[in-house]
Amino acid sequence: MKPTVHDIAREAGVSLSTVDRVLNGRADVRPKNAERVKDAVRRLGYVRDTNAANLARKRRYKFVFVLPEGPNHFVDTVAGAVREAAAAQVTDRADVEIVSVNAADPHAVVKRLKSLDLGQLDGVALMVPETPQVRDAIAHIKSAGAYVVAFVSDLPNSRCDHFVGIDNFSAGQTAGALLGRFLRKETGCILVTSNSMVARDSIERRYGLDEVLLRDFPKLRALPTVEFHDDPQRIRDTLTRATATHADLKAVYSMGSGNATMLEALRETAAGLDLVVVAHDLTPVTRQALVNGEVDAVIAQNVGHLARSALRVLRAKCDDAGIYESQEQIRIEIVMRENLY
Amino acid sequence: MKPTVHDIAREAGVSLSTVDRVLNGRADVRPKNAERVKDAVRRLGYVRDTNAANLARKRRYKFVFVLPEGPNHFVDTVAGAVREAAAAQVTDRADVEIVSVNAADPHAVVKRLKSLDLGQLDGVALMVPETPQVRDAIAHIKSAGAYVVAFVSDLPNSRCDHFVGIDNFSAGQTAGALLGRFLRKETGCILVTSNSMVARDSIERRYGLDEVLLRDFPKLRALPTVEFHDDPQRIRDTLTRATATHADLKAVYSMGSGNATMLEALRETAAGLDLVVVAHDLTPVTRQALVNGEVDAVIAQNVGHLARSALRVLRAKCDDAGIYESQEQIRIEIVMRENLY
DNA sequence: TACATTTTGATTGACGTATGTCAGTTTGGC
DNA sequence: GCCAAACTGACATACGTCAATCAAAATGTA
Repeated sequence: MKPTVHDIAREAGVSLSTVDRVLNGRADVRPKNAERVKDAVRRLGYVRDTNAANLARKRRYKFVFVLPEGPNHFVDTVAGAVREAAAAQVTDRADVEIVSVNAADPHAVVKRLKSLDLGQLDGVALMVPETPQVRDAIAHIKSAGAYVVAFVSDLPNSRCDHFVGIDNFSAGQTAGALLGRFLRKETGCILVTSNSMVARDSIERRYGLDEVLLRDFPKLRALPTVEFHDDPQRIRDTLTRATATHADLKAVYSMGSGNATMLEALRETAAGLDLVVVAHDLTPVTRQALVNGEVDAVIAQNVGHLARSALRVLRAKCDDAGIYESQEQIRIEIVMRENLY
Repeated sequence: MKPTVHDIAREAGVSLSTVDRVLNGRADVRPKNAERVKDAVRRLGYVRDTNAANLARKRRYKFVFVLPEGPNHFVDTVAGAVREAAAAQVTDRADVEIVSVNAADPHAVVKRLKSLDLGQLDGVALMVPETPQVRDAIAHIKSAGAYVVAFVSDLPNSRCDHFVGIDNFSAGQTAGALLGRFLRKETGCILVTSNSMVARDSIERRYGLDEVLLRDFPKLRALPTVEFHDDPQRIRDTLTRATATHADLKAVYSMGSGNATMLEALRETAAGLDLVVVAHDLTPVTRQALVNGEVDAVIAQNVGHLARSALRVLRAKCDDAGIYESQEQIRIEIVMRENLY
């Protein structure tokens, strides 16, 4: 039988009230008694029954996910995963709200963050670029007693409680290693595309790519990153030029967001070229491309895992419970047609 | 506010007792009233608070994991993951016991299964080969009211409640696809090793491999599977012979269990050969081999996920709750040095 | 109609914890 | 040694559900 507060009280020779005061960090307990209670807890190996505690407190957790708005396949799949994870949690006393913000506009982001009802907010998961204003807003939320986790994109300079996401440098390395192995013994160059390099994610991936190519696959050369800012024509032109200029073009690495545009351009301009294609993020678009054989491999993160992990971490923080690191480690997944799920 | 049984009683115009009787499927409720209760549940969107319910019935779940005994790196990592997942669950009213059996001896397995105290057992996760005797034992456990999930290895002919693990055919396909892409444009043959082909897992992986190679990579030829039954000399001989006989040997595919032996032999006999090596199962051995560059990729399943998934599924069955398929889907992971975790 | 049977409702006490009240006991300062 | 302040304990109520009891009501049967 697991010990209860009653057992602790008996063991420590104090009353239930005192045990309660110690356990919940309330005032008015003499240090000596507090010590005896803590001792008893340790001796009996007491762990608070969080479920019973939540029941007694009528506690419900309120969490908010702040996601970028606007049409984006990857964000859509993330949002879907969050909704699903949230649905699974309503039985478990947690209410989750998703708010969309124009992530490109720091002012709008901050405005939305400020408008959150901090009074009854337990935690926030933030998927927005880091700016000084955002950093301040996070500090403000935290000072109100809510927990903040960086979600998908890290916010290294803000004092978040946790980061739920992958290491994009390693992701870039993984892409590099895949390309290198897929092009074993071949010499040539790799076209690298991104919708925008302002996102730190893309920059980190690029670094990872370069590092691995330079070190392990010197026969491969990655061209400068082409940013196409949602402009289909731009990527089409670039591809056409690249195939013309670089006779030894062997592969394309699409660093995420804008895969659809990139693939379309690829279909039009490089149909017969037998290029190795590696892309980021598993979305309906890349999924289809994998099935069609247009993409050889996708570097992905499990969006369901992302969402659930963020929720688990926020809860653990609220309950002041420990985190199981190994469970919260988000994997850099390599998805090919054969292990597509 | 979430509705409670009280709300249901009021809405349905019956007493709490009646609601309780309906909710818990007890007898003595007139169909008409049962209907009214169910209607009210539907209208108010009531979902039972499992935690409060478990609290009230002092319920603790008792689960047993049956794992193969004997020295095996993969089973060790699985056992470790189960222990860790179990530790996380003690707070959550579940007790988990791990029992080891000599999986190769059906008689011993059955004997151990029969010795389980079915009276206070809620569920079993079984990682053993399927035999007619095992099938009967499973039926017996199920008839006692406990749930059974096949763990890691499927038991397709036993009427288990669930299978927690990967599709080994797809895993073999994935290996084939990796090998094919790593050996793009090359012609040659692949050495396939397994500790033993009696395990259905290896057979399925082999089928998957062959299918992909035949269809997508006809220039690659997989040699007949070499089984080495824990005999280091055997694999060493085979490798030596293979390198001598097949000048075009390009790759090795180790289908799991016995990676250490295989790698050692590889180190001794094929040091300078620049072979592509793909292995199964992430263990200390393969992990080290990835870091060393001796293995190019490992096909893995996340053992932590396996363990937690099995526990979640068993609980869901006990609570008669739904399963979130997407969460329980075990991924076929591709691990390289760069995305090693 | 009388009686047996089946359903129903009201009530109560758990489960492990939280929280509040209030009277009672220590303690520390002087 | 006194008094206020700091601490403590006993008790009650609650959270949402389960399980049991018993009386009351509805229904079926003869």
